[in-house]
Amino acid sequence: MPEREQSTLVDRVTSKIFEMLLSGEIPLGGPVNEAALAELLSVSRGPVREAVKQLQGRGLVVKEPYLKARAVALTVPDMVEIFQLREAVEGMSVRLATQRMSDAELDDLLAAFSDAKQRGDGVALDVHVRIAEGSGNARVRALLCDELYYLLRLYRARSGKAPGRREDAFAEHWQILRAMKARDADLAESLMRTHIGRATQSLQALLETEAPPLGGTEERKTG
Amino acid sequence: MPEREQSTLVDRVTSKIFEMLLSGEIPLGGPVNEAALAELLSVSRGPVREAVKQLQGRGLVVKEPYLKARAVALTVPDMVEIFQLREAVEGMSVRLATQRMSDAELDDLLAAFSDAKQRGDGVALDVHVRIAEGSGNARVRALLCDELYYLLRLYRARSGKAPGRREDAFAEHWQILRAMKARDADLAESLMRTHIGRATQSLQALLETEAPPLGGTEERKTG
DNA sequence: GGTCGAAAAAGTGTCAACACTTTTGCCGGA
DNA sequence: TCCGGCAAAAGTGTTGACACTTTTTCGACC
Repeated sequence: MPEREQSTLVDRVTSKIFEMLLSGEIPLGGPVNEAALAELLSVSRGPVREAVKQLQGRGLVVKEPYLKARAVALTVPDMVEIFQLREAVEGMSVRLATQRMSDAELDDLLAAFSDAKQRGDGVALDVHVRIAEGSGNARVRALLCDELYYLLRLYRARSGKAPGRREDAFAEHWQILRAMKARDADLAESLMRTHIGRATQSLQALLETEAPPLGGTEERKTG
Repeated sequence: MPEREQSTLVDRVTSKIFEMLLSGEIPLGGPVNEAALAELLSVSRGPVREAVKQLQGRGLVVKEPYLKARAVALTVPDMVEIFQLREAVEGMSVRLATQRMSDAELDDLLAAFSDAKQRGDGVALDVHVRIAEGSGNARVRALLCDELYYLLRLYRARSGKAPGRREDAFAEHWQILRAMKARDADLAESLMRTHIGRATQSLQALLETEAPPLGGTEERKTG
């Protein structure tokens, strides 16, 4: 459960609350009660407050002064916004990575991808992470891997594995990697944007068919 | 000094610390001492802690557990990273705005821009804000206007007005607005990216000539 | 004189209590 | 019966004190 030994209580509390969001223990759009969480986790309200503030910074919790904090609703329009942002930033990420990764790093990435392809492993997201790390731009990496990533995980955990277009994704990733290997930054960026744009479109299609958002079961006490 | 009556103490403290960063009272790369700030501002350490955490979320302060927090160094390479991110996100911003803003809104924006041009007013940044608001994407707007904006302000305040290419900026903004009016999203995005890419290039040029970063004067007590 | 180690100092992390704000529910009046 | 206002309850905001970690300093030993 603890991803690795986290030194400070705040980090542990943050992880725990995030898990509660993933599992649905705190319903999407539901209230996030500091006191109840503090008692549940056997800690004071201070660390809970900071953890909530941190989650607020990541966009997982919304709140205004003196009003109850609420978990993000994560409606389909929300996800469309996030995917539009990802389209732009992942495009820049792969552009920079294409220019800055060494041949050795690229070969390594291609090999790892081939292996994963063999095993049928779901490391699709890892490709995006590796590219972001290869971009050499710490802010781009942090945005994609530390902020939007959490929202994606939450959405996928609660929406029932979302698109499920595994086959397409593999092919598209492969094309992107080939463009990187060919040092064609424009092509790589274009392919990446198309890749993510496809997911955006299937979301928007979902938006028109499925009116009811995926949301939590109901207004429920957090404790 | 208070932008507007802020209800909660944490917000006021956050603003105050940000001003201290802008003015240089807290040197870039210098230590951010919770206790000293608390005494200086006549508040408890709790609000200061949360304010620092918030600034940390905005990338203005870096810190790891039990170690002194430090103001961001804001080296030229840092700014290059930020501009690369901005290039991608502002591009998406103007693309979405071109698709979603109404004719009336666009005319309004064009008129406001013309007026500002007459007065020779430095509302250049406001164009970016208006476009981000017109994008209809709350996350894009928040990233550009609430997060990167603070870093830009800080950099401009401490680096001596940065590029100073006022003439070029006006012309480039005008071109962008014309593309928007023509509903040419591809052109608008392309122009915006070139516009920001120019600033990035002048930063990178600076990087090669000016080795010493702009940094703070020296390690100094915050109180 | 230099270096390793322990104690003190500085600074961050956590806690429990108190103050303020918002919401909820009740009561009286129209 | 419905509306407005008042009081209790719930929940957030703030505080000062205590615990833990890191850094610095001082002294003993080599």
